[in-house]
Amino acid sequence: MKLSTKGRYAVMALADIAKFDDNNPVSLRDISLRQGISLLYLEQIFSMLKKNQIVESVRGSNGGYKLTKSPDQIKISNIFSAVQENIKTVGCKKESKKGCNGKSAKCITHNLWDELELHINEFFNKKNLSDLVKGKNENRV
Amino acid sequence: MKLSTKGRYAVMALADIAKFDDNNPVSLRDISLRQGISLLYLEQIFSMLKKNQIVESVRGSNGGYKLTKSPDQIKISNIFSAVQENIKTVGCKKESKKGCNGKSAKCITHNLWDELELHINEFFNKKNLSDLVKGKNENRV
DNA sequence: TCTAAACTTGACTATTTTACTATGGTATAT
DNA sequence: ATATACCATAGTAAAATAGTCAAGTTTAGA
Ligand code: FES
Ligand code: FES
Repeated sequence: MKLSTKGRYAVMALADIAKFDDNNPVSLRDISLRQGISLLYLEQIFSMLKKNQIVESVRGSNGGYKLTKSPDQIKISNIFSAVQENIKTVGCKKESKKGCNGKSAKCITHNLWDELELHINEFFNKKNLSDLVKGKNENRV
Repeated sequence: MKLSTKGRYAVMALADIAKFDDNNPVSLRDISLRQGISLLYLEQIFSMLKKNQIVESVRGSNGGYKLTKSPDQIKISNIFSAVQENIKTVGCKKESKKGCNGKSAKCITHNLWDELELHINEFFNKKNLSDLVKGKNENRV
């Protein structure tokens, strides 16, 4: 069970904007250099973030991206759902009545994984971007 | 971010033993049939569970596996560490001083992912096998 | 004693997912 | 003009997952 780079980079990049934004758009090139993330990969991620109104873009020279809301209004769960970093703990289709083994009932562990998913989502709902920027101390990049 | 079958099956199989065990060993064949898990895959998983003293084996005809402890003493975290279903949320090496981007300091999101890992482990430490078996009602397999 | 059930081990492989890269654009400040 | 930066789609190498295969050993019971 691991977090993929897509979600990790998305949060990292947005935290970077939140930190360096002085109301000017921040270019992906700068984020790429500061955070050490591939520029082309960032473009892909930001296309999703834009589609989901997490950021807005400014095209052309001196352009870049800005947050659409203040950092404390952007929850990790919003970011993750935008880039489709979704957590899946159950083995079955949620909507289906069938279990993960193809049988007609949900398996013996189904409820446990469901609770786990809830537990994790709780964390993502409670954390937002400003939680990351507040703690900007010397020990971080 | 998803839970892999290895961990899911391990818990499912052990819950099966906890449920059907009347002090006789339970064969992998039976578990395979009841839970719809590949027998060969189960063998692989149980080899790890045995090495870590979660189960003990009885060889030969009418053999199978038994839990080494009572279900309420077997935590999900014990099972997961046995089958190496480990959760990894950070992008960097925990022990290293370097960040996930190869830079000399931990990245801006590092603490967040670390907290997440703690939060998830808390869940696995608090749940045990008996939590699964207690709730054996008609709606489950 | 024979045999079938069941555990044991290690190597091997197909599939899927992840983590990008490549290409070829369009828009705009200077 | 032109450099900078966003935009979009397709492709691909590497890693992880989810198994399978082969060749055993052990032991209960007929
Ligand atoms: S996880 Fe939902 S039925 Fe097994
Ligand atoms: S996750 Fe640890 S440094 Fe980025």
